[in-house]
Amino acid sequence: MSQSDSFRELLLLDVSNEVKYSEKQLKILEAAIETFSEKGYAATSTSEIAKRAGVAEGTIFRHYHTKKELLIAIVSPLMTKLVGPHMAKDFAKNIFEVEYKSFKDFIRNLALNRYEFVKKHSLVVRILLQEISLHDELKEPYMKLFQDHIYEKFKNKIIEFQDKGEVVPLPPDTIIRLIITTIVGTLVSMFVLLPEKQWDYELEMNSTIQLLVNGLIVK
Amino acid sequence: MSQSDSFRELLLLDVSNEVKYSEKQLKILEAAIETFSEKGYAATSTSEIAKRAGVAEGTIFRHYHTKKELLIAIVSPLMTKLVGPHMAKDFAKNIFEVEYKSFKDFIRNLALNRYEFVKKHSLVVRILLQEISLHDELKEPYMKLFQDHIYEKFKNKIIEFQDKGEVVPLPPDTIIRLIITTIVGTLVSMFVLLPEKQWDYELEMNSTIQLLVNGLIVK
Amino acid sequence: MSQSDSFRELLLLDVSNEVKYSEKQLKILEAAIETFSEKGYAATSTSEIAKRAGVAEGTIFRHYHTKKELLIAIVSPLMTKLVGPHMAKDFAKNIFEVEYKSFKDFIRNLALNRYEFVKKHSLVVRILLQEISLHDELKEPYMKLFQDHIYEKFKNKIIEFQDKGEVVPLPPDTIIRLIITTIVGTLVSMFVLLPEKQWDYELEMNSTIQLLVNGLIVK
Amino acid sequence: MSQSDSFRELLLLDVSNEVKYSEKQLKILEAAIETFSEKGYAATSTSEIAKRAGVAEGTIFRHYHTKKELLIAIVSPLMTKLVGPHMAKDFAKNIFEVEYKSFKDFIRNLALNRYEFVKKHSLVVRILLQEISLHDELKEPYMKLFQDHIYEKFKNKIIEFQDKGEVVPLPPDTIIRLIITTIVGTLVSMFVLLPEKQWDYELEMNSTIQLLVNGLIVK
DNA sequence: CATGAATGAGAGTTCATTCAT
DNA sequence: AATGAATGAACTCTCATTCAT
Repeated sequence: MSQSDSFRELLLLDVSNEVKYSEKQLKILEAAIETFSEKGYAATSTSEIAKRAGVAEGTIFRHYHTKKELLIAIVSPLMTKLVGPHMAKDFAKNIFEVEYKSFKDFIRNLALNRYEFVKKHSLVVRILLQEISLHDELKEPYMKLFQDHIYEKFKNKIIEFQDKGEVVPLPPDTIIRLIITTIVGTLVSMFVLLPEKQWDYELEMNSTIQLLVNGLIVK
Repeated sequence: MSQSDSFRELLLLDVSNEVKYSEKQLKILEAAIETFSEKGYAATSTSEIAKRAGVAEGTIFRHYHTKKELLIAIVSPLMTKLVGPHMAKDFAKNIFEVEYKSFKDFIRNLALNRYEFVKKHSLVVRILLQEISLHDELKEPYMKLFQDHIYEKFKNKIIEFQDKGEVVPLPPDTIIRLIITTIVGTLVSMFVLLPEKQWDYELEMNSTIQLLVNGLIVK
Repeated sequence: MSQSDSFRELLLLDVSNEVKYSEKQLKILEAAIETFSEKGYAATSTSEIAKRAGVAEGTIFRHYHTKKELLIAIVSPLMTKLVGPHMAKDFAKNIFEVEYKSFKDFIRNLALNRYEFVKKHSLVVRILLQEISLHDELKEPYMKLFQDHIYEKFKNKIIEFQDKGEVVPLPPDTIIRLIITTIVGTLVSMFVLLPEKQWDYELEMNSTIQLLVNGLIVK
Repeated sequence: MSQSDSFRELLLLDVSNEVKYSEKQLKILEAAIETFSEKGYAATSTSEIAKRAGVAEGTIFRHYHTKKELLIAIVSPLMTKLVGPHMAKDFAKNIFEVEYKSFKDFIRNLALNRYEFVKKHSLVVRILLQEISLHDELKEPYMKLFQDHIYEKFKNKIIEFQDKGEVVPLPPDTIIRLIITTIVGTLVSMFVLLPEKQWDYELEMNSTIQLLVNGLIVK
């Protein structure tokens, strides 16, 4: 599946078919994703996006009043995928509201779920990573979303495993940070920093899971 | 020690006193570091740097012919610190050409060495991370430097520990990637992504080391 | 009577019911009058007019091929009111083809007639004043209309009063200019420049008439 | 004296030689005055001004951050001429703080002073008249300046003449309005609306003065 | 008739870079 | 060496106008 297809899918899921995107609008979004991800938001000109999308420059601004609005339109669907209010496939529900046989099961599910996600949306993820710390308009909603919908559930899961004596008695915050750091670091390495390298995805994911499990369970 | 002081130190070490930096030049570099790290390279204007540095716009271009040269001047000293040809404090020599009692010792040294480094140069590290994937002029020398001076030594160390039966028999490349991913992920979280958070640095570093050691040694 | 109503009346008189204006067309004209008069012709965008009128942008151009045509459509009815070929209420006939008992009567009629007119159509008058010196398409017909239909009659009236020894023996052109200047200046002050001021219209008009009469009659 | 010379003089008087204008800056101001006065502020493009001034478009924005700032820079010196705090030639002092033998003397001085002024600065006056009601940034300071520095003195003069039984007992505000309306109307007719007409300036000014004097004195 | 998406020329403005002083 | 005025290309964004629906 191409990146373009993946973004179209992202949009469709996002809005539960409530919003219609015209073909031109999709062309603009796709062109913007490609260019932002190659050169960065600030170094990309709207005229280049227009050229790539095969539309007039004015057309971009008919749909997205400013260049920044275009950036937000690209990056926002990621958020909905994480915590879509009425979405069957939403991440928070699928990962944290499930019973696991073991900590290993939990880590494996989490890691593989994120693996699929980043693999599918690597260009948009790349843009998000590049720009999130430069634009408060992006940073704040993501922080809030993490705090409100993910952090608490994540923490409870960790405490649950600690109570069962399965996981080491480090502060849950630290454990969460280690898990995220390790998984995200792996995915970013493979799909964002060195996407052209011939990775053995299965090996890398399994090793990462193994590191986390062996590193965090009580032996 | 302030970030500015740290950069001055970085420069002095870098050049082994071979190049003289005028006070204006340092002002420019400091202003550029602050602004690049806040807003990103592309979104920073040379006029803003000039204003912050308290110099005329033309002065910047007397020292650095282009804006990109200024970026490179900021980021390059990091490289020399990694593998300075005649430098006592060079990272490669200090970390990889040393005998360790145990894998844990090795990881601890590596992690703490990088901790000190990133803590001291967090602004420049931030700039490097933001820009490296957008500019081939930055990416290539870093890749080459890693390949030529660090990778081989790192790999040998890992194989050494594997031969002793201390480390799990995963491919050395994967182990290297896991170590780097985990340590860099931790440091980036603390100093680049969420620098304003009240981190317990000691706790985070020790936990990270513990994760890597428990996760990678043969039990 | 609102300004919008006044424009509708202006149109109806104008065309002697020969042209039909659709409701949309009237909405467009009203919106254009308001916006042109607030922000000036050049600073008003057709999209803003469309929004105010509650019609699509394209609809404006179906009725008025260009933005300038819209301006002319707004301002032209004023002209017909001045010298409508078959119009009972036309200004030229009503004011200059009438016998007056005295110069004072003449000035009073002239001033009050213009007072009613400007009061009723102040927005359109404002637009005309703003734009007339910037667009030759507006300036020329007005100059010609004044020359052809008003100037000669006005001059004859003045000479008539001078011959009777009632009015000072200044050149008729100068007297015409003084009368127009004074009346128009007064009306513009009250309705165009400072419309929000609480004017005592009767006082101002009477004083203006008094100034002109005392200033121009032979004592 | 050309309009350009007149504006240069305006600037020099304005600032009491405290501010230096570069040759390019003057070229820009002159080009802007010509173009604004011909086509109006909104219909004038900065690129056209640059072309006329023989400078690069960027140069305009080095001196005046926005197009509106350029408009204000053109129109502001007029204000200083009216009420320059330390200026020998300031209008308010010269006209209203002087003893007059008669009302006629006062009106003559006032009219001729304004005549010289508008004649010299007709282009800038034209711009001011065109734009003042469209931009609050212009309107407010002028209203305030009139209120604070001119209105009170003007009113006292009128009351003085009324107390002497020389001037008709209309409300002073109305008399002020009639005087301004008549003089400004005359000057605007001659220099702004129909500058190309072959006016007999002396005749027109004398007639205007005569109208005001005969119209307002007690016989 | 009415619509509003699409256009592309041109608007105001910013910018990295040059160069006379 | 340092300055900062000047440049003109490129930028984001707006606009009057067109046209398929």
